[in-house]
Amino acid sequence: MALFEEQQLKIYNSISGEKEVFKPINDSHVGMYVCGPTVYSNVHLGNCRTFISFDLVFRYLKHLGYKVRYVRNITDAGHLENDAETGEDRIAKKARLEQIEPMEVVQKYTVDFHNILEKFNNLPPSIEPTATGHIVEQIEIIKTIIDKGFAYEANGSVYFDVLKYNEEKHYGRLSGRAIEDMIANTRELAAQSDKKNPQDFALWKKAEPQHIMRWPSPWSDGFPGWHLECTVMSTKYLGEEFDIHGGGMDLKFPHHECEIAQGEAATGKDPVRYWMHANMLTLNGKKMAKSTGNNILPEELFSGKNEVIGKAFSPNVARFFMLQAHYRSILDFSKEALSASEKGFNRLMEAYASIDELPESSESTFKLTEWKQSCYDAMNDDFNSPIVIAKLFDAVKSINAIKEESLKISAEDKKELKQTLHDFLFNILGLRDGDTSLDNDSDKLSGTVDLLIKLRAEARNNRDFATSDKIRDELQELGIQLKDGKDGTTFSIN
RNA sequence: GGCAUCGUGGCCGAGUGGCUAGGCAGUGGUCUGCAAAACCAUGUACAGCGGUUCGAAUCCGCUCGAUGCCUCCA
Repeated sequence: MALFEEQQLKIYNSISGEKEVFKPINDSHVGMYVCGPTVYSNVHLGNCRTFISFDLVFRYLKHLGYKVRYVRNITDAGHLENDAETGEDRIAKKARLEQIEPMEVVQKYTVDFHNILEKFNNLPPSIEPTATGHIVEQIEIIKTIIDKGFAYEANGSVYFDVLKYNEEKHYGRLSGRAIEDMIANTRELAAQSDKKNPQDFALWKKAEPQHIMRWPSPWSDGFPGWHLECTVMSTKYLGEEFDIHGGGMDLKFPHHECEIAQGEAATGKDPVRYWMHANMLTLNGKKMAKSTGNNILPEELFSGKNEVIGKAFSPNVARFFMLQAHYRSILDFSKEALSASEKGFNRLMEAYASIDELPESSESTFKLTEWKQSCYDAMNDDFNSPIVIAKLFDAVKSINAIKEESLKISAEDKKELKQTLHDFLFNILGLRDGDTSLDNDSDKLSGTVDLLIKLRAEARNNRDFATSDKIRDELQELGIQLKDGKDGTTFSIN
């Protein structure tokens, strides 16, 4: 019996605004599509949060025993910087600035993206398709949409006819908008446009002469519209109807709205069962965004070389920090908040590491089953990682109580406690055990410190406190803290 | 301007119509040669003003404030 048969997962569906019981279309298989990045510059931390959020979803679904096909695209076709007809595409712009080929830009930042996500311990998706690898499919779907009467050609470009679509369906139902409002709020002077209506969006754009990334099509040498790639790639790998579609909150409108419209226009089917939107990471109370410069790069956080945070935090701690907030809440990044998480995280890991040494009793007074289910309940409630973490801290308290022998645990339960903590910490939350930042010299360093600890112990035995305190205090100044416990002295490096 | 979300104790951050979230910090204690670390204990908070209710921080209305989307964006 698979775990998902006994654990009832609920997912907040953006389109209904409610938590709904999750039931996949195909029984034990789940199809999940998440909008990936446009690879024209380094991923920033805000981008990472979204992918960490969906990594949590992916991991939990897998843990429950579902066979998950997780598709996340790479947008490597240049899209225009703005809605103007003559704008430069951002990949081409970057290529010009760095004096390299557009595809070199794409390659460079795709590699960066993978490296960073790997540091955050994100699992790779099952399929990671690229927009430029699906130009043919995009052209085909445009033909279909034109044939069905929901798109028109104008001057070599093809646009989706939003008003026509809205006659039958509700354009704006995901983001809670009414077409009338959109029309009423249209900004003046939409420039010289080939669109019939300002709400229409491009399926195919004719390339300006200087536009480098271009492909032949029945309408012009050009490039596909931004929204189209996701419709094409999700449909191709997950089917015309699939279970989960995720992405950042900022993609809800217009991107996801357009995906629904395109999908329905092309296939007549509503493509997505559960829409999930991960909320923004803010910095100084403002959304992190490449375009505004209000952002911090992961490497700058890991190294501490940045002005906003100013202290180095490992990817592990950053991930833990993010998981301490719910994925649908805005989270603000600050040194104080990160430091608090770091301490808590270390405490959690130390408790986990001490489980093997716990005294065993013939029976348990620790209510393992109850506690374990409370962890699942939290995850089942729309992936509530902050509650899960609170439950894990409850376990820390119990572990300490067992250590003090005010609580008892059987050998069998002890094994299961460890397994459960392992599952939640590492498999589901995707944290890493141990300090991953240890470098090659760590053995030499720890050997050296152990020697000093030994010398200090000897001095203390001789009641030579001047020497022992000198060792302790000077190590402290170097950032090495000695911790005296019952069973001797250990140390940590700050 | 339109649409939407949010406003929780010193800080971060969950949650619910009446039952201790959790973390960090603080305070008290245990331990220690003294400390630190560790461990234990401890905090009646929910923007403001009205209303619904036996009872609301949780539901409704208004006000104020913040943020997001309305153009590319995770």
